[in-house]
Amino acid sequence: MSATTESRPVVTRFAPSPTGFLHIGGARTALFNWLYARHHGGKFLLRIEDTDQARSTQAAIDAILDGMKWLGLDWDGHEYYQSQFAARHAEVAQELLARGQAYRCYMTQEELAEQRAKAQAERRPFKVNSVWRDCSPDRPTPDAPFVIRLKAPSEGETVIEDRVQGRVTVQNSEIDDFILLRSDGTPTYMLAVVVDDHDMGVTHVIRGDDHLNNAFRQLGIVKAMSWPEPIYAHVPLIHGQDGAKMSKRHGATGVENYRDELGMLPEALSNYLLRLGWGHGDEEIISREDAVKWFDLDHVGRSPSRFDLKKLENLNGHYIREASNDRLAELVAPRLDREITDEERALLARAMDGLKPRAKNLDEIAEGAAFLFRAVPLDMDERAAALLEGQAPDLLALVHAALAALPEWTAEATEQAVRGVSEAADVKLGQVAQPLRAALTGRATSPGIFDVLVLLGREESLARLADKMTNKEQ
RNA sequence: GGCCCCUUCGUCUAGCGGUCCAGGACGUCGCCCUCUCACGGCGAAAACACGGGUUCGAGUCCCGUAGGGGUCACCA
Repeated sequence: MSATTESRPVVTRFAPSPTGFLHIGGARTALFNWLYARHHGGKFLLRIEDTDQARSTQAAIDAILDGMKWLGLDWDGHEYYQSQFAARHAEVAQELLARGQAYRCYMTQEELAEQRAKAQAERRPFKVNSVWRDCSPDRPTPDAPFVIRLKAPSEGETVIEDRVQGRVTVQNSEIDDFILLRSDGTPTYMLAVVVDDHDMGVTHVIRGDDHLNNAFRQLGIVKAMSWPEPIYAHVPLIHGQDGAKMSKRHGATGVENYRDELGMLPEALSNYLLRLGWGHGDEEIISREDAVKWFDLDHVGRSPSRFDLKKLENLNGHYIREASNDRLAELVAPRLDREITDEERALLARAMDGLKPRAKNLDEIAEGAAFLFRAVPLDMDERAAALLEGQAPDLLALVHAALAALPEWTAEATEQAVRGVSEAADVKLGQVAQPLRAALTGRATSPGIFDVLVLLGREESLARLADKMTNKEQ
């Protein structure tokens, strides 16, 4: 444990490579980093690892920034772009060379392939063995391309006191002389992260545990440069339902999928991600404020957890019920099958109290709200059509008459009228209410029917009713 | 395959040697509420991977086995 790092103010970072959208797993490590920094009153930095120019795209960068903003993960200062520090990375490689901690390696691809094949033939793990590592300084250097490799210690062991994984020890003989600077002079990821983390003053490296093995290599650079060691925390990855690392075949893997296709609220995804692999007693619904107050690395579990859409949906339903009607109307409007006017949007907001408790995502709200924006004659789904068979049209005629005679159009008044009809006809309320629901909404389920009546208004309600009832005049 | 890590209800987890015949949540199944579907309320079934130790005592500590995962590039 490095005392020097421990005593510095906390600086964490999220360092995604912009080769795609913001991955759900990335979002969680970003959240953990953000939470840790905020909890300790430190800084949370964002660094785009775009050194792989061929695979990095501006669209991906935008998607990542967008996703983080959506989740409310604000970073301190401007975002850093790793590609801009290439010169500095090369400089450090030179410094390592000067310190005798690295060496120029002129091995060719062929020689490398040869070693690799030999290792495979002898059924032993491959580890590069360069003649250039310990050659005398006066050995003639070929006029050929070379890479700079770290002169990794070959004896002893390296220990990392990981804040999540605990003490992890690896024999130095397992760590090879990996490349720092490629033959074209560009830095490898291994060099770049270490240099950037150091230069940015990062104290805590919180990332996916797929990087745990890399940490030992990276620590080699840190030590060779005599820099303070960062505190590592490798959090387990998120797995799919089958227990394997979350990937495309598991369906939605980008946070934008959850926002756009699945209609999730950011606070729901955030709450879910937080509880995935971390817990605080029996708390399930955790506000951002409490999350900042309670988050710690000690309670991050060490085993990978499986993604459970059902639980996310449940959480989403909870947050939908808590969200304001205006906000929901705003979010649902674009999901309707046609554009709506401002007036209709106000109607949508008014209907929200009845819609909210019936939905687990924004599309379900849109589906439930669809009846508000349809016109006579309404299309009936199968179950609604069934409700309009038999005596239903006759009962609806009675309902129509009772409602038309009403002096005021309120939920209480309409309820009284409809109950009156059911009593007069000596049938249960449901016998009347269900056909009424079908006639009014075209569906067999909807918000409370008297609320629907009020939402639609007298004129529209009566018109929809008239369309489905027995016409006594004929 | 080498190395590293992991293992409590189907899933996410609480548990940091005795208060655990293991608690909460999602999901599932009942019941209640009820104009439908939800919401809400009440209740049920459901787990310490296995085997050895250590200890007066182990879900909690150690070792092994099995299973799972991660990683082994001039990608990040």
